[in-house]
Amino acid sequence: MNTKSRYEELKQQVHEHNYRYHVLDAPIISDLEYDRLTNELKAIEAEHPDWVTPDSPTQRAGARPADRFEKVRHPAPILSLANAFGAEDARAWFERVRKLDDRVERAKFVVEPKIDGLSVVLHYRNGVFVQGATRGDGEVGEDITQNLRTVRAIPLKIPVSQTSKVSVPNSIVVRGEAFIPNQEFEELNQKLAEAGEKTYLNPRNTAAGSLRQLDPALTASRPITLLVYQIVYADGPVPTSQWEILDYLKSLGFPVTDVARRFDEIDSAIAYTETWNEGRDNLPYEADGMVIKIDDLRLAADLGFVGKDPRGAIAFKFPAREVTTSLLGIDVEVGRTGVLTPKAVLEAVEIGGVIVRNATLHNFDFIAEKEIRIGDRVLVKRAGEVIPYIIGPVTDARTGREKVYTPPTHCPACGQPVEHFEGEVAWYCVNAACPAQLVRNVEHFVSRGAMDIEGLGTEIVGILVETGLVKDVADLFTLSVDDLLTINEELNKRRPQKEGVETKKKSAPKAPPKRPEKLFAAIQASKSQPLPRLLTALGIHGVGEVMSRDLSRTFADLDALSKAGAEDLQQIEGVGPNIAESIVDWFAQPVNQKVLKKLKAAGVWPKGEEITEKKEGAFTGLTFVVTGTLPTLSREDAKAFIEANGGKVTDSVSKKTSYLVLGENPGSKLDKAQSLGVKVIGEDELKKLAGV
DNA sequence: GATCCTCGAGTTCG
DNA sequence: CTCGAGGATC
Repeated sequence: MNTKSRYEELKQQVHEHNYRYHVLDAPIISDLEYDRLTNELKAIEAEHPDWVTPDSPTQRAGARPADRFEKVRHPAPILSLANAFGAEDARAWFERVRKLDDRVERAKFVVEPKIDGLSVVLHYRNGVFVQGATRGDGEVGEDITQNLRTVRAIPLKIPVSQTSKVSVPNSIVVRGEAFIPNQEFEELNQKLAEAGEKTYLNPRNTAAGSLRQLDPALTASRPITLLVYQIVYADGPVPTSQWEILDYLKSLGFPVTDVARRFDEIDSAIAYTETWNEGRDNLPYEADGMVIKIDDLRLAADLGFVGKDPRGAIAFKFPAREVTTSLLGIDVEVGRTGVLTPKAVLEAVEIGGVIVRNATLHNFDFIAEKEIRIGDRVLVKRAGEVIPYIIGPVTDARTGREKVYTPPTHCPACGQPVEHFEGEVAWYCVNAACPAQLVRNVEHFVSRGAMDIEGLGTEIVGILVETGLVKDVADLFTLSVDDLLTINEELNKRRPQKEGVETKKKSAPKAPPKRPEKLFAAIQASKSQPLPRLLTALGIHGVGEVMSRDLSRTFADLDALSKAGAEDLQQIEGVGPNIAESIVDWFAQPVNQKVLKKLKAAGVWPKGEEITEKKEGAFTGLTFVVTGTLPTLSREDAKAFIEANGGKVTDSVSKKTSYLVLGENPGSKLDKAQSLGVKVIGEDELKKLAGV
């Protein structure tokens, strides 16, 4: 065989293996063999540079950095779609188009995922990839051919397989979505973090940014892939139904989604989109919705446009989980330990069905590290679908008017200078009399995990502190019903009755008169809370729920604990020099000694638990983590159930975790368990394991 | 001395 | 849920 025909053969082989690996995800040769083939190819090309054509697999990377991107006019407008939010909207769309054309009545629908990536337009002439462009404004995009060449999933030559009998138009232009799959994104960020480099915000921005790099070498290093779904232009015959188009594109060797389905009626199509709304985490990429298209493309075209949106398809949007909004300002909150926590004040925005106005910024270093400035557009996500947090600023949206944030030098509540301890991130207000800290302290004292006094929220506690009725947590127990009556008066003062409100249904509702009695009873009842709860409630730095329980096993009451030295304390597992010192310090403070005295006088002085033998059971020696909402057990019940069977419950997944008990709407714990190979079970399996 | 694990603390909205 | 930090472990 002569070199030239060997060269052509090699080119074809490398293309095919590439396609099998990146598009079909089903390689038939090892990476090593693949490398051998490409090396042989490169060797021939080195000897015969004149043979090299742009469709050679070696030409994916290696192009020179560009100065700028040329503008490209698309052969036909690259359209956007009207949105539907929910099934109602989608059905309304169907009704509208059905009235316009009764053929819609019998129409079929194709449902495809709407991937959150970058829309690209790929040009092929005589089967060779000659140009790739961004969508731009839909009319004119940017030429990013060199960057797209580095994307392995894009065939440089079609049809990819020589055995394919499909006819290819001389000129064909297809549209697809370029993106980075979630897992690859995580891995990329992990690698960047390990190398000490800045990590990316999300897959979408990373894919878009990487494809708009002037240096193709950088694009090549990013795990970008794509899925193709539309023929924008062809100078030969192509299918006229969307379903067949997907099939046709696949036969040419393009990567095509395997999530698409065709339905005979709109209701099934909508039902299918909804299953993906719930199961969107199972998609390997970020999707912001599903697209419902009328399968018959001629009918779709006949329906025309509303403004710029074609009537023949609609984007069924999932509720956003990640949005950008403006950072209006940064407030500073004082915690019960005196820690100052910055809080982002955001322009109100809807994320996953709720309006978010605030988000924590964790600490001041976080703001500096992420280079967050006031006035920035910021990317906000709801962690575990609940708590919003800021991922980072969208630096591309900067106008130059953003202000760099300077952390406060004085406590926003009491005005005392703030302090910072060596080796710690947090800044503290160290004023023992800081009113903000007292309020937080009392709130913590009465909270569910501590003394569990119902009816005492932020507002009521604030009133008690401000009116001077409560100067420390022990004062709660000497409050009389009359004292508590003043709360109602204060509340009425603060909430003057609204004027102009219609009052025909009921007379203006007053604060329920029962409140003082109820509160009084709740406070009295809490006096008999066991020692671990009281200990937790005191809020000693480093002593929480778990530590309190462990301490209560050794020390009979607060007297015993207050007499313990640092040495004694360190005998307890989990107590080291720092926590021991923190406990000794707390008991040494005159303010706290006074509180203890008052508590004792009020009869709040529980004795430690009897030292109970650790229960033996089916779960002895096993560690469990619970995530999400379980079908019947509450989080507390599940914990009690596991402990009753001799098992241990912790909050974070690690290698030592025996089982992750999975409920509805799990968070990142599931990902972690999977990556560590921790066994995942449901509530029913948990019960089965216990032998119930 | 480095790494892993666990605990504590603060957190949003309805 | 996320992050920081103390403690345990190798």
